[in-house]
Amino acid sequence: MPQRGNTESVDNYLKAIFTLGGPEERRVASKSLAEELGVAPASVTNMLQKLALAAAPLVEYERHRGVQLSASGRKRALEVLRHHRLIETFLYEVLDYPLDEVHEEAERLEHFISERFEQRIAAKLGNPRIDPHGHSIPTLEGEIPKQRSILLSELPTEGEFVIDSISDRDAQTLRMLHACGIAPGARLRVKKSSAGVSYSVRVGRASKALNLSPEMAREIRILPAPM
Amino acid sequence: MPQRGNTESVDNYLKAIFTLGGPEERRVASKSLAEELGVAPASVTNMLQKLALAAAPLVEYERHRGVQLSASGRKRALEVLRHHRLIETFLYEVLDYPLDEVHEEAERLEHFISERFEQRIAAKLGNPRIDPHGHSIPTLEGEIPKQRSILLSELPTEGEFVIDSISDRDAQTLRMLHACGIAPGARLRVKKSSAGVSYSVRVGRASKALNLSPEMAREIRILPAPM
DNA sequence: CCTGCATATTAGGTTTACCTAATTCCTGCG
DNA sequence: CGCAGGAATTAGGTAAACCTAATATGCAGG
Repeated sequence: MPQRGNTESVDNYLKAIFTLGGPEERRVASKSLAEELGVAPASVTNMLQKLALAAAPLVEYERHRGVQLSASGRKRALEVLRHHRLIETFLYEVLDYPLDEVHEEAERLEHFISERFEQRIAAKLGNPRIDPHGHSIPTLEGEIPKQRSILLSELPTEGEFVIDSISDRDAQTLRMLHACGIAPGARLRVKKSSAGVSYSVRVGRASKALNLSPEMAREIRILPAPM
Repeated sequence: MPQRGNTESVDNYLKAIFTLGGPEERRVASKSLAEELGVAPASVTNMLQKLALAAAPLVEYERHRGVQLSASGRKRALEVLRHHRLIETFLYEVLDYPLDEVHEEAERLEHFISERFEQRIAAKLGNPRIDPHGHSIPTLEGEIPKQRSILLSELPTEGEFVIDSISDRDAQTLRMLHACGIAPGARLRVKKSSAGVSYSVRVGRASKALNLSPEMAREIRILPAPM
């Protein structure tokens, strides 16, 4: 029974719409929401109708044309995202969790902590802006800096980069990346390999390059290396 | 969606049966459960039937004769109680919560933390045995020392005592007691006052005695003062 | 011993968030 | 332009955990 009258389920829909909509906040299709949330498409339609018809609608929804967050929906999505990322940071920094376990715990707890809890862990951590995966933490006011980084998988040119962030979705992947030294802040020298589908990357001042599959490359965001 | 297949609701029933059954684990009536949980008696009957008829029953239940926890029900109740008290301790010690706010937050979070979270906060706190209200924290194995303390309201003789614990039920009461210096470990000199219904207590080496209502006295557990 | 009352249980209904199956909508291709 | 196929929606159903109202139980006192 999450705070603010939203159920856990509603919060998850809002978060999914926010992340799938991307920075441009484009409309999101039912089908992709269904996949993201692991529910049947019919369940999505139902929920969206409910959210759109509420007294203070959290989404804008038109049949057959997808959904978008309303201002208040967006606000709530960012609150939940803030919770998520603060909790991840807290688990990592204060409770010494391994990095690949923070996501699952945060995914559960984000719905149930109070304002006070949020405020206290933020204070304890010195109001961090970035979580341990390299993701920006929305402010209390619901602001989040625009993404500047690009997916490694959408690399326009070969060259030298710095890792901005890594996805926290999959613990397995996270362990692999960790084992390769791939973490936010690490320097990368990237070439497209043979068939042009996978990547040859040299991490930091490592002597040998390693090969990254396109799937892996989709989990990594990079920025041009400074200087 | 709490761990171990139990729902939040089930955990709350188990906890309530445990606390209402007292140390002797006597059978608990539906009505008192209904009051404790704030639900209708009919809801209690339903739930108890469900719990008793499960493949691995969490309670022993006979129509019209109340319930008792089964071995596994008791085990789960103690796990939840351990969560609750560890979380309270953690909020108080690590996150600097005011004492009167820890209960409410713990009441929610106790259902959602993982084994790992439990283990990490316990380690961080040095595996405490006692929470900030003076209550014993069940061990990982599901053991809890037998209560030796008595309710101040059931005081057999006047005299000198040490406060064992105070109830965490009501934040308001907790603030009052705190303001009077009534906290676990404090020394008390107790007399029954005038009509024999309320209590005159002198806290520590305070010069003036204060008057405690019978309601207040029911929130305080005491032990004979050493020496 | 039997009745009255509190307690407990049954019956039937609600809400939330799912599901499957059936139907409708839209769009892009031939 | 018309229709095939995928996407979306509707229809109808389930499981939890509640509720209220109606009924049954059992015990305590007259």
